[in-house]
Amino acid sequence: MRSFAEENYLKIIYHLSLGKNALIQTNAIAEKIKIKAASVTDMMRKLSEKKLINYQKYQGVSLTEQGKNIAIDIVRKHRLWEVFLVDKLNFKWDQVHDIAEELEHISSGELVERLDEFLNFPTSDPHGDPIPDKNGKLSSLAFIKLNKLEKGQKGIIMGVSEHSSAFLQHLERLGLTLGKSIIVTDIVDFDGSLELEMDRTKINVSREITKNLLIKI
Amino acid sequence: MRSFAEENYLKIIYHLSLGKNALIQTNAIAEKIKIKAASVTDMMRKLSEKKLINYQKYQGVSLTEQGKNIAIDIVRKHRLWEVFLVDKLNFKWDQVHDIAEELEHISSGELVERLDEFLNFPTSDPHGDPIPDKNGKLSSLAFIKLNKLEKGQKGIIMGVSEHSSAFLQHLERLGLTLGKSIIVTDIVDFDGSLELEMDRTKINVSREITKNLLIKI
DNA sequence: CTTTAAATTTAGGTAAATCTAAAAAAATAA
DNA sequence: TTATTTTTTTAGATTTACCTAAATTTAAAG
Ligand SMILES: [Mn+2]
Ligand SMILES: [Mn+2]
Ligand SMILES: [Mn+2]
Ligand SMILES: [Mn+2]
Repeated sequence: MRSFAEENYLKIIYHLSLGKNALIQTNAIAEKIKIKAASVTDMMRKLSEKKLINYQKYQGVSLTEQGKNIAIDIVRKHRLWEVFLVDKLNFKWDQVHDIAEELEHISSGELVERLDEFLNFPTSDPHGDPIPDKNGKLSSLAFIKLNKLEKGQKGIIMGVSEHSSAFLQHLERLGLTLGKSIIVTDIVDFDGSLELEMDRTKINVSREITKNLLIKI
Repeated sequence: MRSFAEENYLKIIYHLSLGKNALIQTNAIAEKIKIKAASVTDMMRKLSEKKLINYQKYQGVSLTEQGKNIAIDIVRKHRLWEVFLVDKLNFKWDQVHDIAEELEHISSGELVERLDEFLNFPTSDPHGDPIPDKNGKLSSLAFIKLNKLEKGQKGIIMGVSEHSSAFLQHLERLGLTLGKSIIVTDIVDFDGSLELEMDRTKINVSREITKNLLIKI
């Protein structure tokens, strides 16, 4: 049996690993799950004994094949439940993350597969994140972050890389929701903010926002 | 925050309290959740401090108003999730209990209410058990157990009072499913079994079964 | 009423997951 | 290359939810 705690650690390590292929550091994990570094070290020893991560003192960790499979399975469940909450129960996209944090630990594999079918095999969640299929494959859509766009470039908002309710509600207020088309009309050197044209009006968005909005060009 | 363990204890005490109005004994709880009596005593002290149960050493326990409200809320969630699993995800009635045991602990109140609406405010679960409404009211349908029927009486199967997969699958094989009409054609003194007429054929059912089948006359 | 049996509680322990404070190792700066 | 800072680990505690074995209380028999 895997505990919620173990599953959460594996998922965090998985998320921190995406993109970079360096080892994940104790402090990075500690910060992400708001737990003290000493506690993280304890859990690393434990996950290492279970052969779910590769760990050598002071060197950081990486997921083993088995650990990665578990992590992907948790991510799959998290995102499928988010789709369920938004599509079937009419939650807003900014309300579902915390509930999915609990639902992702429901263990039945049969349940996940039936849920997937019930939702018609969705490929992305309400925040634009890809949903791994039942074999763990995920279509790496590889969107680009808004702050990488140049002046004059057009794009469509496809997702977010930060899931806090505060951030999502802020996007909502600005009208920056999934599927919206935008054009970068200016880049403000002073603070790194962008001027966007959207729905024929211009708005200014902070650098903090541009770093967390995923765009398809 | 309430732990899963606390919620499970409250639910068990609630179930054991139904019908009788005596205090619930330590051993009864221990047996039901397959835990040692000494551990139950520990938890009783804790729940008592939290004012969720009335407890005096050696005397057994009862739920306080607050404890009862929590218990009913858990039962409500359990049964709503079972409806979801059967009606929406096409699980069989004998497959849903264990999954609901996990789902009942998902904390969001908003989720429960939306689920209730999504399911169209069902009043009973797949096993015929009543679902408390959001104020904790439950239509006490008060069905009678099959072993209380007399020779010649007719009835309709409305529910079960035992939820194990083994029992439910056995019922399925015998054709004893919710909604079926039966007539008690004979009572066998020797072993307490009944002879039933159902779908124009006669079958014999053991006393063990008759004690766990709920009937509307 | 005693004696015996059953139920319950206490005492003392374990494993998981966390914490704080202190020690050790690695990385960075002077 | 030595000193300083940062990162990580160890040591020692705590809380929760269990356990076993022994003591105590209550209930049942004789
Ligand atoms: Mn989420
Ligand atoms: Mn998401
Ligand atoms: Mn059930
Ligand atoms: Mn049920």
